[in-house]
Amino acid sequence: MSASTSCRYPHGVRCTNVRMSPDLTKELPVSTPAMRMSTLFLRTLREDPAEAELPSHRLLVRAGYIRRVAPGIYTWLPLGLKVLRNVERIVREEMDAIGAQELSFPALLPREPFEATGRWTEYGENIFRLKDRKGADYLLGPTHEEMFTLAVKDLYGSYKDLPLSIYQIQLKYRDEARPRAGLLRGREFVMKDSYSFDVDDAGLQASYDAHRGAYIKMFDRLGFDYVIVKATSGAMGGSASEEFLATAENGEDTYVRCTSCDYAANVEAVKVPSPPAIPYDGLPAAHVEDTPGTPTIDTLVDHLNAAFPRADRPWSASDTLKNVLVMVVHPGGRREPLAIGVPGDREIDEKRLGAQVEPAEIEAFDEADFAKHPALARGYMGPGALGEDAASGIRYLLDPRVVDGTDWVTGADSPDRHVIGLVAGRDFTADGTIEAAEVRDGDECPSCGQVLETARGIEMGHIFQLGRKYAEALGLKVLDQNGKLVTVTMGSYGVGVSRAVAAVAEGCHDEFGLVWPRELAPADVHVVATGKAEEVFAKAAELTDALAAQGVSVLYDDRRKVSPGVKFKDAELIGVPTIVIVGKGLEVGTIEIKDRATGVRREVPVDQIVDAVVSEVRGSAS
RNA sequence: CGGGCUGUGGCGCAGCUUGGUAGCGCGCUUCGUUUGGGACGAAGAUGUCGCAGGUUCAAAUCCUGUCAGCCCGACCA
Repeated sequence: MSASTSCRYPHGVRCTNVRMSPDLTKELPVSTPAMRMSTLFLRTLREDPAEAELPSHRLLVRAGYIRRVAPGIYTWLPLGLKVLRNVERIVREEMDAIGAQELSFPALLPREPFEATGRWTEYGENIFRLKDRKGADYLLGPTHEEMFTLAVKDLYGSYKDLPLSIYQIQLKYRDEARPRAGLLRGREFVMKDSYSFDVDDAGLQASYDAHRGAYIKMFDRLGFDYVIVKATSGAMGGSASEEFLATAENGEDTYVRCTSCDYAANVEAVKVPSPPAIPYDGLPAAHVEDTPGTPTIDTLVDHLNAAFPRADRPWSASDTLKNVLVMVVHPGGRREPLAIGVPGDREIDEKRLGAQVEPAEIEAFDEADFAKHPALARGYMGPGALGEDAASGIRYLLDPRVVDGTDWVTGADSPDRHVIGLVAGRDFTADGTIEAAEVRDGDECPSCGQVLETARGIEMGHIFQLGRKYAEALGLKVLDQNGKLVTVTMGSYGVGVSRAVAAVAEGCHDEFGLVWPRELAPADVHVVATGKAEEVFAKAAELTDALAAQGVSVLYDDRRKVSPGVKFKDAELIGVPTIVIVGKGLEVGTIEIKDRATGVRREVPVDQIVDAVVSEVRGSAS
């Protein structure tokens, strides 16, 4: 092999790539040819595409970054690809910085490893499955736990090999029931996933902490507002779980944060604090009353206030205990009824409930199910009939607020009758507690007791301690210091890379278009040549070249016969952070620099323009 | 999978109620004028009206079926 190789760039420019020392490489500015609007594969749209609802989706399509190919499947056009690559670069740099090593698994995977972990069936409809010509089953990887685990098993066998963190940035495929919101929930998407491998829990914690640190740096650089919240680990199982959410009104995830301390959690992970038990000496005995036509909480409260008015205050929904039945469907298909008691002023939050019963799923308790349980008086169910030891034999779990000594109005287990003053602990007990009631603004913070507020976000990253689930399923063991086989413990860390492009766009835009953070922008500078004077284009081209020579990436609008208005609109839509306008200022020897985000513009003498732009680009790059 | 809505040129839409040989804006092509905020004029090109049946002398339009897409919900890194 010779010491130099040559390649051809698409423009036909011949370049010689001489091997050089790393130090030498560093000294040379990296010069990228400017993108010219006259030839760039781009078409901006004046009108919003009908398919897009969210600002990020609308703008990415309008500005010519992406095109939809099928539901949840998008083409990256040149500008979009630049941004995607920038996100990848940031992620890669921060992963490399903690010593994680990049590799790349296939997207097309055989069935067997997923069979071993049970996910071929557990993942269900969300897997894209296909067969090869011989009829063998394959899938397009929705995540790669199995592949990472097997790769380590394949190569490593000793505690001396650990710890290890490996990652990939790769396409994932999920056959979502309903793809939506453009890049935010696609069926094909780019994800960075990494896994840490350690011999013991202390090692896992250290790997987790390293990733957490890397994620903080990464998300700081990505340039959107985010919060780190406590989370549940979803279908993967595991503990010590945190999510990085981009704060966004349109986000799909609801989280809470404390208005006083730093507590923040996904609603699914909120632990409702139990108030202290109340002594029930001296509380009046419970009594059953006729409450005709009161199958709902509203009708019950109205009836109570009419028929049994309280002396101190009116009855309210929070005085009642609402009992709700659901059907828990276990992975094997076994159906188990479950009764949940919550204060009557709260609904069951199905996401929270779902997180509690994972990996089982929740189905509605239907007519046929009621028919099988004659002990249940629909609309008038009470603790009397519920519980594993009671008439129905149905497991009964209570909201943590229903502590011993609290008293309730609740169903008396016969039609049109309720019991008043039923005291928890004295008159009834349950089989345990469950976090299933909705979380609301103003709820008590589990950490400091102050007030919680809810907000919405987009899940951008998730880190959690996966533990030994996959290592056990796939037999990943190493020899420890004593020559004994121990099962490796794993951490799992994901970042939605393509989703980040949309999330940033969702957070960084105005009425005119996108406003990219500098590190993600498809170019450092957007040079706009206005007018038709030959000298304007000559000067703009010269400036473009000079900037490129300085390592500044330039998008140069060199289109002739396109009016200045169109060029300005396009520049604002595309959202490169610095816009340089070469035009009528030339007559007095100036060129204009405009900041896309603030709209602030200033005239700079022609002979200082390169330095001014370079310092603009470098200066605000922090 | 439930609920709602929509399929008409590259994009955004009108036309459908009351059947009569398909239209507007943007974009595209050519020529000319214009060039600091999505210019103007003239001349053009581009359509199996989602698909399949049916009714009718005649269907974008009415009927039946079907497919696809979008939105809300369910579900979900």
